[in-house]
Amino acid sequence: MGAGDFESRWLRPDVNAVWTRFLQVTHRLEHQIDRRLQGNHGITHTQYEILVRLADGDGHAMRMSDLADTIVTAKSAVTYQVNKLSEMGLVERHKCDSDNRGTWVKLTPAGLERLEQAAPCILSLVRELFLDDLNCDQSAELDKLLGTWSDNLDEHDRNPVHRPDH
Amino acid sequence: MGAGDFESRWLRPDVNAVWTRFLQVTHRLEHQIDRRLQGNHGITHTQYEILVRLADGDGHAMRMSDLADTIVTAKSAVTYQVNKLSEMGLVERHKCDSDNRGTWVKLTPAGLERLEQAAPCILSLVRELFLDDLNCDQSAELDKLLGTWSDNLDEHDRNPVHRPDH
DNA sequence: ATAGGATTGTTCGAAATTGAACCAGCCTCG
DNA sequence: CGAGGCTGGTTCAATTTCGAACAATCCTAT
Repeated sequence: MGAGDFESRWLRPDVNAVWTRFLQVTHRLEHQIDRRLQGNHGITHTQYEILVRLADGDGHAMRMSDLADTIVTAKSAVTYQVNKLSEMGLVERHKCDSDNRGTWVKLTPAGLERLEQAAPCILSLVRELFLDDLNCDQSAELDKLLGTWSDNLDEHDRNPVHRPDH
Repeated sequence: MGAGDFESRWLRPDVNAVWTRFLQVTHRLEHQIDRRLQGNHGITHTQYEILVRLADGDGHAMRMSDLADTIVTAKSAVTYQVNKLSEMGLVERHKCDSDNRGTWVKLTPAGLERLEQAAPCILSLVRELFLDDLNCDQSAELDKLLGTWSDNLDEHDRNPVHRPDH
């Protein structure tokens, strides 16, 4: 194969290493969080995320779709998890006045309490594993990187390019 | 709450934003890859990862456990996926001579071919979304970050600290 | 030797996630 | 209007993942 082939068809070894490690790190991170969350607080990471987003929302409430968007999962998965959280009494559904199809999900007091119990545990983990070693420059750099990635993803979502390359 | 509470119990808003965005970006990235891979090449991202790791391994083969480690999933999940890949004819199992419990998984010619078909598609995606915008400094920085995170995770795996904080 | 402990891989059931199909309610444009 | 298309949420079957339990094998220390 020509010199250019390597560049265009495969990643340079060092770059490839970065990508590989990125995948591993994210998976391990996810795994750790999940394990600690389930072990100590009886909720999944997704469930925790839902609680966090709700607490963040106006009046501790949020619409299903928006929830699905911020969490980045299928809508059906949100329905499923909101059902579970609702059975646990951590969350309530409310009809939406302005749109009769819509439903609000709202944190219950119990839900807020549970979140406040779990948050320190997992935030300290996030700090230990992910954030503590960042100095200001690195933090800014990471922020910028995430920004670019995010933009790229937006861009890419916008035009559904499906160029089947074979 | 005192001034210190905020620091210790919650994340600073900007830091929190970084963490949130990190989660979103990784999920969206994963999702994009999966969609393209399934749409154009009929394999999952995990399956693709398995093929990649095998191709990388000595003699295009690898042990189940090592596979599970590099992919970062439960061993049972690897068993499941290797079964599928085996049914598709992309992979073969071989007895391990040096260890009678072990099994090698080996890429078949068809498996290698499939990988070579899929790789350009997904690598170009990875480049577009993830790597192209990195200059040298950023790339080095990211590499360093990943290194620290990886080390932190190692450390954390080593001592199974379960300090239930309530 | 050999007993005890660790490791390898599979199996099994439970839980989670997905996409497609679907029903309502909304909205726009003829 | 009101017919079509779009959006919000749920349901459903299929796929995937996980963890715990298990059997077989290896390894180490006495």
